[in-house]
Order: sequence, then structure tokens, then C-alpha cells
Amino acid sequence: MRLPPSPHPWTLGVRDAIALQRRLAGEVRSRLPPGAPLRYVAGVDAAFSGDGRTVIAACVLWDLLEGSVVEWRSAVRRVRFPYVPGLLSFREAPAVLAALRKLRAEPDAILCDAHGRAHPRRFGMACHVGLLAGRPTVGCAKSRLVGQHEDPPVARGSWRPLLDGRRVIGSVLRTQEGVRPVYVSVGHLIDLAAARRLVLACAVRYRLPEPSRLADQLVRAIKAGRAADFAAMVTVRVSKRH
DNA sequence: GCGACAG
DNA sequence: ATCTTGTCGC
Repeated sequence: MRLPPSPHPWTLGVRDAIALQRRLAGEVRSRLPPGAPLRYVAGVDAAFSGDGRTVIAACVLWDLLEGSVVEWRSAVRRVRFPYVPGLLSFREAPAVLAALRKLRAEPDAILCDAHGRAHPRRFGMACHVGLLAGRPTVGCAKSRLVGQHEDPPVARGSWRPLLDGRRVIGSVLRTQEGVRPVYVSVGHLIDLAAARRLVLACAVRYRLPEPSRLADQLVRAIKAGRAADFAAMVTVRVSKRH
């Protein structure tokens, strides 16, 4: 996909990284551009090498209309930032953006396995990736970083607001009956209701949305030196549909 | 000082 | 994220 070089350095101290987040948070837009289609959704994820020195990132482009994989790419980078709660993007985003840049297609939206505005400074990785990619992004995390909420009803599709005081920073959404809910929040260029609908539409069979699950599988396959297995699995799916 | 803490 | 097998439960 068309993706400009990063407008800022990634190798920063914690202090500067936080200052950068505060500055960039003001540029996040939580409104979906009128008429924007949401058919091709890219799921992104990252994994780390055994020695913890390299990040392996991957993106899988999912056709929501057909329910199939369109394209997938990956990238590897040296780790240049430690894991610090609230600063995840400085650790994973460089590799994730490199993988997205290799995409030939232009995704309508990007699903991140992390929070967006449900973040202490309203600038989680989904916001960071969305801002730099200039595309709609949604944060869909498996656990809470900040905020309080009630447990949503057990039915698929039920949800409860994620609150930081009186402020709604995201939604706690049940993507399948009886499974643990996921944390959905705005990344960039989309509103919370649309973000929720997108996650639910992508979560056709499991707790996590398909693009995210597939990106996770790809990243694990690459780490295990079995990237071909992923390709085979996707190919089988396509042939089995016909 | 004592917890909490995306991946 | 990662270390790791079998196992308890629906």
C-alpha cells in the first residue's frame, strides 16, 4: 500500500516517546470519511524471535464480502524499544508499517491487535499506525490497558462501554456467545460504532476477527520457519470454497 | 510507598 | 510477547 516514510524517529527515550504521543494524539480523527468502503480489511500482528532481538510483523488482507484472504506480507526488524505499557507502538509499529507498505492492494481499514484511543494518552498503537498510514484503523485488544466496564451479556454482539471516568474510550464487545469479550476502540478515521460493527463482521467464527487471527498465524508460522504452511492453509481454504 | 500494566 | 503438556470442562 502507499505509505509515506515515518515522519518521526522511532528510537526515542521513554520521555520523548510520551511527549510525541501527546502531540500526535491531537491529530487522530474519529470520523469515518463519507462513502468510505470497508470491504478489504488488513489484520496486523507481531511476534518476537526466541532471543527477543527481532520483531516479526505480518499483515493479512481479508475480503469481508467474499470471506477470503486476498494477500499477505511480512517484515522483520531489530527490536529497538523495550516493552513499556502505553508505549507498545514504539516496539512493534516500525515492523508492522514495513509489512503494510509491501501490500500491493490498498486496504480500506486496518485492524490492530492492540488498543487505539483506549489508552492513557488516547494514542494506542492503532492510532499511531492509522495516523502514519493515513487509513481507517481499529484497535481490537484481548485485554484491558485502561478504563472500567461492566461485563457484557453472553450473547454474540452484546457490548458495554469502556469508561475512563465519564469518558467513553472504547467498547467491550462479545464477538461470540460465551467467549471472553474483546476491547474495541477507535484507531483513526472511524467512529466507535463503525469500529464495533467492523470487528463483529470480521469475527465470523472465533473470538478474534479473522484478519487478526490470520496475521497471528502467519507471524507464528514465520517464526517457526514454516511460512509455507500458512500459504498452503490459505490456498486450501480457497479451493474448498469452490 | 503500593498496585496496575495492550503485546 | 514468551516460557510450556496435559488437562478440566462444555
